[in-house]
Amino acid sequence: MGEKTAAGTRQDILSTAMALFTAQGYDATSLRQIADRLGFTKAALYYHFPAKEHLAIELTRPWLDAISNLITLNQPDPRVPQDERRRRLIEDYVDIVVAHHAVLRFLTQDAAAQKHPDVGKRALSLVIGLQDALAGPEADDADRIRVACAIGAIHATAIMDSDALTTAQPIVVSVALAVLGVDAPAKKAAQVTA
Amino acid sequence: MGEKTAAGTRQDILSTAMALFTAQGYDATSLRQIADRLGFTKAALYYHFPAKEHLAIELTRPWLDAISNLITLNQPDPRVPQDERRRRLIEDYVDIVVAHHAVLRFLTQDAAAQKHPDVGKRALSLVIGLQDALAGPEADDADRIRVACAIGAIHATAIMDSDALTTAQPIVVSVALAVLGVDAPAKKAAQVTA
DNA sequence: GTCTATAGGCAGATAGAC
DNA sequence: GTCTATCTGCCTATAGAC
Repeated sequence: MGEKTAAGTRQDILSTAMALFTAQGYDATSLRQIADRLGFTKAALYYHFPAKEHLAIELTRPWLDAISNLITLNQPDPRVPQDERRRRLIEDYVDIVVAHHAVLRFLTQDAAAQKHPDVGKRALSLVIGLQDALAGPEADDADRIRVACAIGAIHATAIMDSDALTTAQPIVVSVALAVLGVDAPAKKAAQVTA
Repeated sequence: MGEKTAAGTRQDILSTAMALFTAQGYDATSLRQIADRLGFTKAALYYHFPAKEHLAIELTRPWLDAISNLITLNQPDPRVPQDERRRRLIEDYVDIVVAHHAVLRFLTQDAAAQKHPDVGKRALSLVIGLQDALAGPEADDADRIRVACAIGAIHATAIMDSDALTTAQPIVVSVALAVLGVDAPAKKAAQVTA
């Protein structure tokens, strides 16, 4: 355990980078700014990360992996009813969005990150995969539009204050399910129609 | 009418800039790229616009003015019922979003533009104003979260293909109204519950 | 692991010729 | 209205000392 510095600064760099990326955007944030805030020079950053883009890749990977996981675990399956699968997808996806809302904020508002193959392009294909999983195999155009609206509603949580999220989470779930026309389990029905 | 070049190139510059800004982001787009695509040099751009940021300002102004207008025209008013006011706000806002969806796409995905006082900051305060107008004076936290979800659902249309928009528009309106709990006028009720 | 120094490039913006 | 030429500044990234 003599390596407390090594792993420590690496994490410091990542969280400082995240703070600046979300506040100013990826392009607008220079390595000098990150280094300055940490108290050393930008050259030192290159000891920990081979290039600037690796910061974005590392920062977004956990979130992207979580979505990827969610989709593979909830493929259409004749043994589970559609609505149950959809409800799981929505509930778990809102969990993921709340847990990683800083990442989502950074990703959705940053055109530079969206262009990167390992970041934005992957995020795009994953969200499309999620939409397909939610829409199911026999959806028509209108269904797919409603799915897009539901995901849009969920993504709106990303720009909320962090401390409003615990209040918002169950409401967002109920809204998304209502948009998709998935019946809430009996005891929660009151929330939707209230 | 000997000035066909003057007004013409100005518009050419704006539409080229919009295309590149939405595709790559504001920061990532250089004046050289814009000039190259138009067949002249970046110095020539400075004859038409005093600085790069004026491109973003000009491009977003019509959309921002439209929202500003919408809000002032639909302030809470004892003479009109809440739900009617809300329905007008939603219907007209979706109209605006569809009409200016390229601008919305550019704005929501570009951190650099969001930082600019005359662009992103103004957009933010306008959207907050729209949320307040939609929530009404006696809304609680849950109401405000639902409003945020409704707006998120509407903004999701910005990333759709342009040719899907005419199909999407009425569906998006009905989704947003349903999220807010505004009853659709009788003949449209079927769409929401379908 | 962090430093200084620097290479090499491209950005936004200006001056002045045509 | 568009050009060439140039200024100034900051960026990413690398090399090599400590």
